[in-house]
Amino acid sequence: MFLSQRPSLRNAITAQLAQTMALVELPLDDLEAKVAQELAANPALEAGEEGRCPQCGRRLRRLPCPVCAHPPASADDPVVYLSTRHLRERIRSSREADDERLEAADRCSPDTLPDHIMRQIAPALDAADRPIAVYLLANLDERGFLVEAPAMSAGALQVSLDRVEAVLNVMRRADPPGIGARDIRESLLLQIESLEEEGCGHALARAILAEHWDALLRHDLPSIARGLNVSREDVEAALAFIRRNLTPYPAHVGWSEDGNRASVEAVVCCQPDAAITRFEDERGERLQIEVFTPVANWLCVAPVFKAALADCSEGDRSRWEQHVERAQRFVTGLQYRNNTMCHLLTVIAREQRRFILGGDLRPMTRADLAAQLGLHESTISRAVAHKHVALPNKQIVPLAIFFDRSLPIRKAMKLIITNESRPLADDEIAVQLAEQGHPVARRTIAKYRVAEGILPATARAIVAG
DNA sequence: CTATGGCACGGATT
DNA sequence: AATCCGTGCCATAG
Repeated sequence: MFLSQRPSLRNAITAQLAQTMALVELPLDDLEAKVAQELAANPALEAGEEGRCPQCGRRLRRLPCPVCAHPPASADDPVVYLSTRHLRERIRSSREADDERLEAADRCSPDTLPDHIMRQIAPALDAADRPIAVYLLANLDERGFLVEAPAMSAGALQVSLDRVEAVLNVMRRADPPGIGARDIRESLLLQIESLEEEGCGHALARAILAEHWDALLRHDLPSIARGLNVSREDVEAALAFIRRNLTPYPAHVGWSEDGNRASVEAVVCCQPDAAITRFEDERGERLQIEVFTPVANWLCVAPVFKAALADCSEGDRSRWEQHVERAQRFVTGLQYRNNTMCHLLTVIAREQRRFILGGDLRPMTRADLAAQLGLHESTISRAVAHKHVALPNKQIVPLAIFFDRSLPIRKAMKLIITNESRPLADDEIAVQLAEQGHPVARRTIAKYRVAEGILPATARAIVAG
């Protein structure tokens, strides 16, 4: 009908749609790269000078400051605004400050980590090799990883690479395991090897770390299962083993279980795409949402370029028009993306207020949200995918957890199992969960149990006895 | 016989 | 249209 009779218009619309959807799907890191790339490639696109909101000092260009210009509609609504990454960096630095505090707390113990290790390995080393160990230990970063390549250290010390590596190997066998690795993968491998020596290794987990690290980072469990020719559940069990027994920060072994697990998740997570913070005002405790964006607020089609279009040579015209059109599409797409993210987070914050402030998660479905926002559910999917949000408690969680109805059930299940007086069979757990308002099939309990790395009831009986 | 794990189906998600 | 996840059914181990 109308559109099919206007192929050029239809093409333009589908192109805009494709562009928009592609941008909605992008997490901040990729989006920034994309914006930079687009700016470099398209002369019609312009990133203007930045200014500041006269009231709150937020960085802006031509748009009014969203905080000051659009106060939330009702008391329950969170304050939402777009921002560049300056707050994001603030969050990161405050997290690092916390890390440092924890590390400092660790240091209050009589031993520092280097001392602790040196004491263990000194007897095993030639006197001539001890300075090498001291040098290497001094070059560990806060996670316990080597900051420079062994070859560099060898150069700095004026000794052979072989000797450095020999010392390194001794060091890596010391406690805590995983110290002196080059990266997280290597560290986890060292840790699992040390567990193997104690006879409680996990062959599959080791194979996953050794051969399928990149798939693991992508959370691509099926390809891991295929590659190693095992069932998906085996892979999940192996991951549960890794989460339980290994830490990406070997230098921080003194941490609580919670801290460790958060760290493992944090490694897999990237930087947040948005942050939710809490604050007080006269209307009580409020939530404030900050959606991070690249230069969107001051990205536009260059006015000069548009003006030049009027009197350019015929030869250049169509090429220039394409530039302008492409720039326009990009700007619109970016605005749409940011708008969608803001709306999405507004609703999430309203619905999940409890959880965000530390309470229970109330699982919602993407379809629900799509209806509330008047968007297509696939748009919600894209907006949620690959994105992470920083919560007031400084944890960075994937947006997807707000839609994961299994989370509260798993939590309840763990509670039941830790409080059980005798090992409960999956069936009995299912009954109890149902009583608590979580109707779940027995088979599902079994799956969650495996995923959490919890042994079957029969095995728990043996361990307990 | 009971508890658990494998496989496959159907609805939800991407 | 492809993929993921919860569930039911069945085989198996204890």
